[in-house]
Amino acid sequence: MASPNKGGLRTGEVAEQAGVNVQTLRYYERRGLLAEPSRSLGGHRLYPPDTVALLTVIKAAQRLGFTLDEVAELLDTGRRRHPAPDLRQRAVTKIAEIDQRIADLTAIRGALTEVVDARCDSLTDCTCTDCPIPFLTIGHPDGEPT
Amino acid sequence: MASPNKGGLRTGEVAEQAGVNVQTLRYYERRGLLAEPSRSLGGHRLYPPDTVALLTVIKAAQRLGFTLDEVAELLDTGRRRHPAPDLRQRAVTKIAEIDQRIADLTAIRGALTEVVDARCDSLTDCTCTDCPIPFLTIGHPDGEPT
DNA sequence: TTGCATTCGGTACCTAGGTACAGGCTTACC
DNA sequence: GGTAAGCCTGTACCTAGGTACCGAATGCAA
Repeated sequence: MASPNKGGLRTGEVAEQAGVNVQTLRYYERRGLLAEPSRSLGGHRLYPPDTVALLTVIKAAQRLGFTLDEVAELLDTGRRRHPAPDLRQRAVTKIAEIDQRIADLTAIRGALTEVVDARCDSLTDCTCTDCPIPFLTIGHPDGEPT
Repeated sequence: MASPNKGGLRTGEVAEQAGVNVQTLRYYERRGLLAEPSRSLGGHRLYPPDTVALLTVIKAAQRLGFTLDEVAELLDTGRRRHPAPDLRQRAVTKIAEIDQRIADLTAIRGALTEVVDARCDSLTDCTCTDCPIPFLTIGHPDGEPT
């Protein structure tokens, strides 16, 4: 047999196949995303082969905008075999969060466009007529500009 | 008058009027956004009165999506009285960055919608037909939200 | 002059998601 | 059995934009 594979994959093998850093595996273990794997007699980690697939899932969830804490929770409720319309519900919530972020970015984009259109030439001493910079109150801060 | 105001504003006064933390003033000084102010005989900072306006400008630029490093540069080139169509150019560049982020978020949103529409019920063992989760390859290493 | 509020400098800590050592042990191959 | 590669734990560091805490010194009004 070319691959010994007795008892599981070593950290380097998992890391390479999943396309992540070796350190990341231990980090995920600390964060509770990966269960503690079994060990060789000398203490080296031996991962079950489906760990690579699990890492792929984790990366996919991250790309969907879930934080590692959220991914850990999703994996956990999945493992517990809850009735769990959980993933769907969380996806819906996440979509709302993304919509909000897009709205924020769109507002910022609008303000930047004003700056460009007005031909602003300085943050502090802009000479353009009707300079929009003093009226930038996009986000939370209190309402009225001076 | 209640405020002596001889020589400038104290850190607490500037912080309160600008709506920022006192520590933030020292942080901005370290970062080069605020010039080192003069000092009292005992070493307390005494800011020129326009510091409050400058902080307002900094906060506005941040709301436009500029990092503190970028704001520092913009202020610096402004101070040097360069010909500087600089602000406009940077605003145009920033708009392109924002458009890219919106595009990323839109792609993520689409993928999440697929997950919802397919009625996925688990990250690892989804039972829905034609589950989209295994095909999530939105953006390889990039595509960060937040 | 007393007494309290404020500020000083320096340092450590926070979130999020990792990455990079250092020094020592284990495993694999020949 | 020798040797090189890989792995172990623990700790520190990275980005960005701040915030918090400390003991000591200063500012200001009564």
